[in-house]
Amino acid sequence: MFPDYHIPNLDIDEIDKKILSRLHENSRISYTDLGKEIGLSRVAVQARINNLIEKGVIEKFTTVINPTKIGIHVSAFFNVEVEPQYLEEVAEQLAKEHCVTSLYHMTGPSKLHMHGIFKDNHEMENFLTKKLYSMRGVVSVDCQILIKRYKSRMGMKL
Amino acid sequence: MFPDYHIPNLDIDEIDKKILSRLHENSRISYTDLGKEIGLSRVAVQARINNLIEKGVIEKFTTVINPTKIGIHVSAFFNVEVEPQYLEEVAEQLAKEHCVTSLYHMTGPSKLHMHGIFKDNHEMENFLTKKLYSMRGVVSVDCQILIKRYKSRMGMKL
DNA sequence: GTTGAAATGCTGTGTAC
DNA sequence: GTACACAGCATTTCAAC
Repeated sequence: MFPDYHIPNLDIDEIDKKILSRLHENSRISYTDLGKEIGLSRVAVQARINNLIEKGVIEKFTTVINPTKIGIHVSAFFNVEVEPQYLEEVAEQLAKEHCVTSLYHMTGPSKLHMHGIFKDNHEMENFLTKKLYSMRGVVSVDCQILIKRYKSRMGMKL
Repeated sequence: MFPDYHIPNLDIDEIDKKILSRLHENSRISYTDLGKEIGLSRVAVQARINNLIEKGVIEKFTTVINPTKIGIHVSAFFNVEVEPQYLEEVAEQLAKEHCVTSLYHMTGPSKLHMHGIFKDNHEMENFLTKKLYSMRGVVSVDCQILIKRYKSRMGMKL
């Protein structure tokens, strides 16, 4: 995985990892409490977090929302095969779509791997026929629909 | 997508959606500021957020961490074909693994779709040979390695 | 839903060690 | 890194509307 790739500064120590791990579990914890938990002063915690944000280690504080509870009942993965010269163009167009929640360039025959969320099958079908199939360079699309979620990016170990 | 599926209470109104959208962008925003932004009192914002947590709409406040900056340089998707009677067993074992960040039961020939993160190829190989390949019921595994991340669950529209 | 008020706690900044 | 202090906010919980 190479988002803005560079030789990593491994000036991330065990204390930083504890902070990241805790923020990953609960991003709304206060600096004060976090400091107490890991045995560090509030000011030091603050300084470290600001530093981690500055260095791009922390990208965002966000919220996990249960899709079904907001009316999203269809979720699918797509493998999209694209002619190489159109790959960037297609990727940029797809990244703009709200229904596309993640998009990656992969090894293998289908170069783009995409995750999409939709209210229902009709909305997904619309997306496929009106958007995806008409993009220049798209050669083939295969679609696998999600039946059950066992795990989604919880409990990442640091 | 059917995590703890039920008929959705669509008692989620436009104000709730604004709150969710804002929390999705930044989970560390204060109730006070959020209230100002959407024109609602701090007390009301708080009450709504607590309600959304209670109803399971909000699952978690979390932090997005840049993988390469914490030494994770290999990320891959796996399609795992499993004998039907072992599906649950394999899924439960896999879900426990720290390197598995997401795991879904899908339609299609490979019933499990998994995303994993690893320090390097060696760590991934270890996971495959020592863990995955030796699980009872696993019939085949295909692995696609991530080259570039275009988008990852940012800007979900509500 | 609102506002206001009081107690408590948190943040940001600065100082000194 | 720590500790302390201070001002300004934020949160929690009331009560009253």
